[in-house]
Amino acid sequence: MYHSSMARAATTSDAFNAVAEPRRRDILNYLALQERPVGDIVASLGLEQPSVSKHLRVLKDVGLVRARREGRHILYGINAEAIRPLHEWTSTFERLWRNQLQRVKERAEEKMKKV
Amino acid sequence: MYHSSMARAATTSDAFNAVAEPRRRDILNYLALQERPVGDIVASLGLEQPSVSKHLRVLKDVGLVRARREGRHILYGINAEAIRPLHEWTSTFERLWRNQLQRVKERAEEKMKKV
DNA sequence: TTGACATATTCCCATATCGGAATGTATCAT
DNA sequence: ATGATACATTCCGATATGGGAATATGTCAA
Repeated sequence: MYHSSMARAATTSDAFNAVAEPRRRDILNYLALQERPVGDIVASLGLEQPSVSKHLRVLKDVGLVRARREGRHILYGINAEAIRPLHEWTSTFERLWRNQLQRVKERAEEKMKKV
Repeated sequence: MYHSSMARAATTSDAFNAVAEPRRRDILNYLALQERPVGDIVASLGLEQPSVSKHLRVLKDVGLVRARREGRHILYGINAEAIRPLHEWTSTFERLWRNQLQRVKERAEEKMKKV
């Protein structure tokens, strides 16, 4: 890149950015059930067709979905492997929220004793 | 909102958007170890102070971090609870990548038998 | 070939974004 | 009060974004 400043990491750069968009999460949720043609997504989510195509393009570029042609239709399906990095990153904080919940629980039990 | 089109969901809208920015993930990773003042983050991650303050602002607005004043310092710590929704959303796909891996494994074993 | 259908791409616009620079604000020590 | 320290905020510019509308591409059927 030749530019001294960048506005924001491109949405196409990685899975984290791709799933930041709610509609794209909706699409992934929908595709999680089953492989589907674009038209089904359009109908089910009530979005414009070009909008869906553009979101699918982003998801495909970061590897979150795979596409294959089937006659006149193009079937999109999830590539779940690409979601793992997100899962694993969030997992590194699991210990923390368990501790925090544990502390809340302990404090509650302390109060019960005092009563 | 009065506008017919929006460019993109605001970064401050939810945790998904907040963690889409790599530097904010860096900050969260750093704070996961221990509560820290802003200056430590600046020094450790090699970012400009205003930049760090702005990222912290975003993280605080979506509840990913908590701040408390300690003399001249402001200590920032993680609020791990706010990461759970991300973890849980990614978990809904766990079954899928396990299946996909299983299929890969099975295919590999098939090939071994044929040799 | 000519449509009809399914999907992708392009163009335009309003707006959100980040970084840098400058400035504001709060707290403590003297 | 003054200055030093630690952060936060504001303003700016370059750029990325998503939606809408229009258009292009690709596939099948007659």
